[in-house]
Amino acid sequence: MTEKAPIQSDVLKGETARRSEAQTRQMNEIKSLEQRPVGGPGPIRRTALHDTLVGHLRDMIIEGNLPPGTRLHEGQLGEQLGVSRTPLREAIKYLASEGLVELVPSRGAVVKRFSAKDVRDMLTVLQTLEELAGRLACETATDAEIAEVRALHDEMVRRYEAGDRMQYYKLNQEIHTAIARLSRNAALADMHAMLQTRLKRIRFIGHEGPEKWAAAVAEHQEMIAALEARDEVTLSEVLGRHLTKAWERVREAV
Amino acid sequence: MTEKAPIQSDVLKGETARRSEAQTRQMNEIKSLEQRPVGGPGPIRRTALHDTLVGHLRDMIIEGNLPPGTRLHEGQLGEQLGVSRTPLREAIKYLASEGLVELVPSRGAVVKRFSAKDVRDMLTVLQTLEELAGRLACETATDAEIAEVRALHDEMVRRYEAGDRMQYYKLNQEIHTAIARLSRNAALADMHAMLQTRLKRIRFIGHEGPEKWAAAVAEHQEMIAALEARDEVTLSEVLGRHLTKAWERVREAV
DNA sequence: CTTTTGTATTTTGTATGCAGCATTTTCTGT
DNA sequence: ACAGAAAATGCTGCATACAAAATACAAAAG
Repeated sequence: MTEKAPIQSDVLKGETARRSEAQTRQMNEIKSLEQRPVGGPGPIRRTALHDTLVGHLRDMIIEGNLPPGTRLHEGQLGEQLGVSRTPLREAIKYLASEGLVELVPSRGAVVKRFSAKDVRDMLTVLQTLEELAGRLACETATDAEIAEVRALHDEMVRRYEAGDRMQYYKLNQEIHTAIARLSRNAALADMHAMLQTRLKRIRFIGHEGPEKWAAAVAEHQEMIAALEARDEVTLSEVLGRHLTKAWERVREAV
Repeated sequence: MTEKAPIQSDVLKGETARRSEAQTRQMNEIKSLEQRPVGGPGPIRRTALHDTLVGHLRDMIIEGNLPPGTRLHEGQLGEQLGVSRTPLREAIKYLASEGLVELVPSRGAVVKRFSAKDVRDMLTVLQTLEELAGRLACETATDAEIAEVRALHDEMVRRYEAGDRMQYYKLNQEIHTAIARLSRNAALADMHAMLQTRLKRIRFIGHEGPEKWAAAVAEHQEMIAALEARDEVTLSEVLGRHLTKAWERVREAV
């Protein structure tokens, strides 16, 4: 996250001379940022610029660098990121389909603004999806996969005890994403990811008090227990309850 | 649908002379096709080219003009549609986010191929969403809105009796979309629309026998009755059953 | 005959230029 | 001083031009 700052900050100088060279250099900067240290299987396919741009813009929106209602200025943004308008526009169109920005004819794109009702509606759908995911996961997940989620959970608890809110949030999201994945239903995982992305911005803001935070952790404790017991009824119920509570936790923040 | 044919067919001539003039003319052709005869409220905002292109490509994929696995050739497609590569690429990126095409780095985009399991998974999620939508719709829909759905339903039955499969399908989809909309949950409607779009291609193919078709109509009869009675339990159950059956109807076609 | 390597062509990816529209600023008449 | 019109500015939308990558093809080596 923080690595992106320099890219955004070093600019707005009107210096345009020797454009192509300077831009190419900056582009490489961006690319290098995204080179994952994956030692995993498969070829080390270098991330395409399109994906990188989409990721950057997404992060900027989620983190609040681009608040809701902000007009995405193509020229300015392109200069900041060191790319020309063309790939930038393509990334924006992609995000528009994802629902993060809105396209206004002849007036470009603006960061979508979500009302409290929108958030509540999204959480309602997310709840339904997670209930389904929980049921399916209990049936289809392997023991190894469940163990991985357990590991995430334990790490999350450690972060909670350390008071590391940021990492806690990250792991929290990862756990929910993992459960969606465990359902072995790609469409479900897709829809879940999309909603989660739209909600990230909100959750990112929602700072809960200590007691609510503790409650959330307790719910996660129940979740992982139900998953390990492959108790689909309980898991589904807990996941549903967890999101009902989530709404109560963020409602005043929205 | 058929209006698009001429645009696609009149081409592949290497004629490039006086490009800008010719292309402008063709662009206007496309735009004029999409001018809806809406007498609805609000200004008659002319459809932007981006939306038009997205719609065209979507249709071409759904209707099978661009079968799964087809590589979207930018130069060729652009010439066919009478637009340059730039807006075309933007439309493709949009569709990629929608899940209709897949982006392969340095190799363009290909029409996504759905396995039988993919279809089944999508129907599973759609089922869950429609069950939710049914419950919400019973609570929040106005009588007038329900009457509109009833009108769609009656029209659909007429098309069924007339044996007009194409219009039947269209109205069928519209009814399901309408129910999703009646939930007054934008996120739900969004996710529903996205899944429905991905599935359109499949349903478009699935040619059921007369008896299965009759069964589907009977289920719709139940649906509309439950909606008018605002019987959310029954409506949810029928919608769920309807999609379980839908899978049985298309499973061998996939 | 197969495989490999070098070259040519095609296709994608990115940058730039130009035209139209929206908004804002300035000018003019009262 | 103020309302309205007209010009000017800035931005988006589309097309084109250019660069890099991939594919196809051909020739040469094994």
